[in-house]
Amino acid sequence: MAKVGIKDIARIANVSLATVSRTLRTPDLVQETTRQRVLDAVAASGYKPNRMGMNLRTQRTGNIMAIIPDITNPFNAGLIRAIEEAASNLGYAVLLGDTQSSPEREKQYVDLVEAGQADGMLYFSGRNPFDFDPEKPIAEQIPTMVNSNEELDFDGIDKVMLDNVQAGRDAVQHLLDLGHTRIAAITGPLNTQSAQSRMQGYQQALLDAGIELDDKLVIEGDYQIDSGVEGTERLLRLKTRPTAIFCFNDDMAIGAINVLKSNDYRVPEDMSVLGFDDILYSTYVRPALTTVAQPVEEIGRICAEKLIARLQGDESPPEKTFVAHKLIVRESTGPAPK
Amino acid sequence: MAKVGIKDIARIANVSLATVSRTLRTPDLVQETTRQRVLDAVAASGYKPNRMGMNLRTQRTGNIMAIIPDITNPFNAGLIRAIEEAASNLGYAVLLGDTQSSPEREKQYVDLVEAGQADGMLYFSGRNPFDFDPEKPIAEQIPTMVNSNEELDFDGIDKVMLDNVQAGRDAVQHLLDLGHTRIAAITGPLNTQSAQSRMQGYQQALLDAGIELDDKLVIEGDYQIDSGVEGTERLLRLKTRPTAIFCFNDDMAIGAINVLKSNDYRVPEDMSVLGFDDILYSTYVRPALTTVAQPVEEIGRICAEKLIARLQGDESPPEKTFVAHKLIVRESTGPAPK
DNA sequence: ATATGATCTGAAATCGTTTTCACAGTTTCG
DNA sequence: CGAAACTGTGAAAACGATTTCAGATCATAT
Repeated sequence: MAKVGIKDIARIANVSLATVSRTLRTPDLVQETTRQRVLDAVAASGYKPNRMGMNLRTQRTGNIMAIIPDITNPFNAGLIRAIEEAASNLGYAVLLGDTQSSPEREKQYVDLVEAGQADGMLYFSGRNPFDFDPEKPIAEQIPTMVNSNEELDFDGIDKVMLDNVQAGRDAVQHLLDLGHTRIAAITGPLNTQSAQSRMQGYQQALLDAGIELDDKLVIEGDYQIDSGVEGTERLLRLKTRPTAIFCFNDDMAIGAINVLKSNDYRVPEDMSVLGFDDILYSTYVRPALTTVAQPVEEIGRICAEKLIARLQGDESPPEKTFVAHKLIVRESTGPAPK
Repeated sequence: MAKVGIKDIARIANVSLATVSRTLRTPDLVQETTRQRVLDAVAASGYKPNRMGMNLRTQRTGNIMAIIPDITNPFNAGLIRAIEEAASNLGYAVLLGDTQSSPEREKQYVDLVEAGQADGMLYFSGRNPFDFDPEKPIAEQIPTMVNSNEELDFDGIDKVMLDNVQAGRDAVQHLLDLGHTRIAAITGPLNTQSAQSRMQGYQQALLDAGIELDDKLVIEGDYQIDSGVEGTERLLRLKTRPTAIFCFNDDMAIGAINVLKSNDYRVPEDMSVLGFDDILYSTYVRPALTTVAQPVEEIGRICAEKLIARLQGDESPPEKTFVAHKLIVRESTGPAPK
């Protein structure tokens, strides 16, 4: 492409570089007639200010980095869509850091932000990629960021979180209300805060109902469909089986239902299945999934807007925003069998 | 963050800026002892070269832009994942341009590339966002790009495409082989090249089998689950109903199966349903979806690798790469009912 | 001993903008 | 009427790196 730069415009419009820049950035500062001359030249030549020069001079890129474990997970995809929507409205573009949960990739993308390839980042992992000095103020040692989904173990940054303990309780309570007493859980990775919290809620609800905890009913999954499949197969081999399975996300619940049907179980008559996230497909699976909905659009929007507000000078103290979950009862849960 | 720049390193290591830069970029050019001194200073201070300065000087950003209609579509999400994987391996980061099929947003992201915010782009839409002079060589008028999914109506750029006509034929032929003669289609938007081509394949297969085309059996969808739902409802209201539905993507097929089950149709005994894409969920839907698989990983990888090769100086003539589709027969299709 | 070449390094130019500073001309106001 | 304030503009500095060019040093060949 034949590149036309600010110099060319200046020459054509017979003004200085400064005036061209001002016409584009702060039109008020330049006289009507001059401005028009510049604008004509810009229009005629199709000039677009070069972002690299602009970025360097202004010390901002207009990019935000979203660091996320796996974009093929529909929940994450929804998140990214909401983020990109909000960012786009505010004039920012989204750099995608899909890490496949690899700590190295997480670090690599954080490095990129620290090198100034993006102005700030949204961090959807619980692993701390920094080694900062806890004595000194954190804000001066790390890039501007918002943390969500998995909670980092330090304060001083904005966070957007779900009350996973309560969500876990609510899910299990729904099953208890239906008369279930042997309730299994297929969890997320237990080294994550979200899975731990949901687990905690699961245990609290059972204990409150006077039900003894049973290790065998808890199976660690990894949020992939396959681990829902394997977990359910293991549960079906137990001597005393559960009557309900609480899966820590919808994908695993879909895997669970699949196995159950293959083994001629009716859902929910013979076994109830409860999911988490409320992804689009949970409505279209048969039976439609009872699930704990996360407000994915809201989470994505708040994350992006909060980060960008910070980038634009918001200096209010970092805050932890809670978003509300909601139990959506559909067809995959029902009364406990006799 | 207390920023440490190349100047600081130079001062600490007692060398010039040039030597610091050389140590990092072309270590061979600097003497072992000096190099070590610089590296020590870098390690001690945690220096990361600033990308904005670097980008401006080298006239490259290390970003590629992926312009795609909707990241929440699982096929697109898979594509993006493959792209980001390949790009990351080659030292590039992915800027995500989710356009929600809006021409304005497409243009906006293309503008960003033209302004140098990314080095090149992957363009998964069929709408031409440029107005170039067809007389002059195209390569000089548009950014480096690879086009896929929907084909642009001009040559001179790399393309990665599926043979959608043949894929449509193969899908319909499978249904014909099962004895179906009244075969409906729920298409994608008919102003897209992919939907048109699949449609063409659909028609050819029917005509070759001596079956008359019936307008009422063709319903235009938009690749969303809901349009599969609505389309199927319309088909069920017909006086003479089809015995099979060819949906132009899996999401619509999932919607179709849903409606059919709600209306007490058995799939495939009463009605066969055929999808397109082979998304992850097509295995887990009941009945599991017969579908035309696109090699999504391969498409994403090829697109990214081709683009980056171009950016790194590959000057071979632009080429159109075809990738192979494959009919995957699962449970949602069966012999035509009597 | 001198020319030639190879190796290493630093000073300065450069990438394309934005922004500061200075200045000239004009208006406002006491 | 003169000082002060304001308006509009351009020259030059700045952002933070890479790279060109030239010079210094040292080894090698003649």
